[in-house]
Amino acid sequence: MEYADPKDLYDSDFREKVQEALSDLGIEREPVIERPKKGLADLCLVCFPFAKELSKPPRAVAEEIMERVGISDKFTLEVKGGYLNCMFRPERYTSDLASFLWSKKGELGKGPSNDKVVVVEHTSANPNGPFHVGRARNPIIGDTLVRILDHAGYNISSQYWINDMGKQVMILVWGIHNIDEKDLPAMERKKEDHDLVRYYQKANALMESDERIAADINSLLADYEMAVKEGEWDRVISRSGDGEIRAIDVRAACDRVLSGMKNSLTRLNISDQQMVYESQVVEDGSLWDVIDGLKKSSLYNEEDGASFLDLSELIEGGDDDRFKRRFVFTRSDGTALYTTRDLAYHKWKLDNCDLAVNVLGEDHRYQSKMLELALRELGSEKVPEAVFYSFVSLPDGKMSTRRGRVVYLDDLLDDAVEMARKEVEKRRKDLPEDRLIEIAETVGIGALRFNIIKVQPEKKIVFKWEEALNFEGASAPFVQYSHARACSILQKAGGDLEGQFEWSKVVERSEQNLLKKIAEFSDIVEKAAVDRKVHFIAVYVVEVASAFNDLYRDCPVIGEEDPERRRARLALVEMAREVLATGLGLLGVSAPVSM
RNA sequence: GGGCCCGUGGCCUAGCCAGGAUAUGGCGCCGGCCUUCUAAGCCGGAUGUCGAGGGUUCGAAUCCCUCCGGGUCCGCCA
Repeated sequence: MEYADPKDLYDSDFREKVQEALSDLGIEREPVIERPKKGLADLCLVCFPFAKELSKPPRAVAEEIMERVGISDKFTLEVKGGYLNCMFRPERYTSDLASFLWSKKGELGKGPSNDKVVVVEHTSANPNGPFHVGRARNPIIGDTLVRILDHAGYNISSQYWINDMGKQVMILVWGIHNIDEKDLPAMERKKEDHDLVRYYQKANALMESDERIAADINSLLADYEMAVKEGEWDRVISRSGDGEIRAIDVRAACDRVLSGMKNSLTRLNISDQQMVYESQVVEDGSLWDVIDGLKKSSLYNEEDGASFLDLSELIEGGDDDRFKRRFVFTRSDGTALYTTRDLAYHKWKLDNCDLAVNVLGEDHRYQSKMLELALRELGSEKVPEAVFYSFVSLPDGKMSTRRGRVVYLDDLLDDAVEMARKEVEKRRKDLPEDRLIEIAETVGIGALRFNIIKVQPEKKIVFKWEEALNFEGASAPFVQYSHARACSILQKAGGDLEGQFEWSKVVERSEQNLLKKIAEFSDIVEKAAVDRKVHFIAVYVVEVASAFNDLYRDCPVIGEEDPERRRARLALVEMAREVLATGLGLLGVSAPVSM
């Protein structure tokens, strides 16, 4: 049996009565009814718009409407300025709301499941070195979005599109096979990505100073593409350096770096993704289908043997022809480009889902637009939707793997955990070592994820250690701490939470505020999912934690003498605990039972 | 040259798409609260031309226009 949400019931009750009153007054206009933010009321009717047509001051209008709406058993009314405020009768609303929410226990915030298949592509970082903090924003946003969409009821999966056909990877492969380990700086960390990035950086430097190396790498790239196209993974594509390089070695180099990168992602609590290699669209031939398809477009054109779509009519911009708006999909020599393979990948992806969401850096905005237009030219009805984020920079500028000017994610993770450990040690002398480590990991990693996710992605972030490792205020540990407190109460109070509750005993301001806050959960999840705004959840869980802390301050549970009130309060704590744990879970942050 | 994104107390930030009441919260600062369920908490205080200017509106942080500052992109690179 599904109960209707009291929020909606009370809301529509007020709304209907207002509508009636308005039509009595001869007003047709749609009334503006909103939820005031600051607890001034549960709902309010904005009366300014009616003032003119009734030629009365807004306040008088509000009073007249109040008169006509009359007395209700659900709410009381009050006029303030030009507003008609509606306060739900707490003795009744609280009970209705509490029993409704309690019936949802175990799946608070969950949306009704639908069969919409959504694929979120995120991370997709080039496999050429360890994640730096800038790159880490992508998986954190992506994974959080996956968790939110899942909770909102979508059929969700995520993909990592591996660029194994680009120059970056060839530089890496060339480096591995041509550079002697003893010519490299010492490994900063015993981990595959940290090991191999040294070859990449060195190869890059060599390539910049030696044209022959650059040429080598280019021919490696061309030969690799040919081998993949023909499915000959054993084919030798280079004989320079230490013997020969086979096509399969390129894949192997990617996988080695990726194993290190994945390790970091796992530690960051990023859920596993389906790994899709760029070479797939070359090997299975779908790339050439896409090229043939594009050649049928009315925008198709050629220049010096290269094929492109002329998008100048479709993309906004000035008419300076130094800047051409072209989607080039084959070079003069007939080979394909990264963007073409990306297009083939998206064609495949979109054929297998209802909605594709890509998490991309803001530098991909233009490319994403072109991709969308090209997909439309291919006759695709669906186009991917993108969530863009701005970069994380250092106080003195951009991060760059190539130049080695970075804060590595692994270092940041270590520092976060180390610092969390110190904090735990300060407060808890009683804990055994393994529990200490567990909490430090949970708190440190949580703080990090939370700090990235709490601000809207469009804002650029200037990375500062002291802010990234913030353990108080609006942070993961703040929320985790409230959760631990709730767990502690539940554990110490014991007792059963079966059967009926005397919800009418829930009368304190803090209790009611917390309950109302809990009731917002499902709306927040839905809004975050539909608008793809992951930071809503972070903002919300802090509000819940804050409301819980007020309860903690005002309403002792264990010391409560009235057994029915104590039980109801305990149930309220249990609901808060669930929302905090679930909310943190949506952010990929674990909720410790003690800390 | 142009497109897109951002600009909110000393610092960071919510609200902006769907305009409404005294602009959200945090960091830092000042002053308080641990014989009562974990003080990673709580309470109080100081700090604001919501980048600037115009416009629309009864009402603008929010919508429109212009400008300024920062980011980012405009490749037969990936």
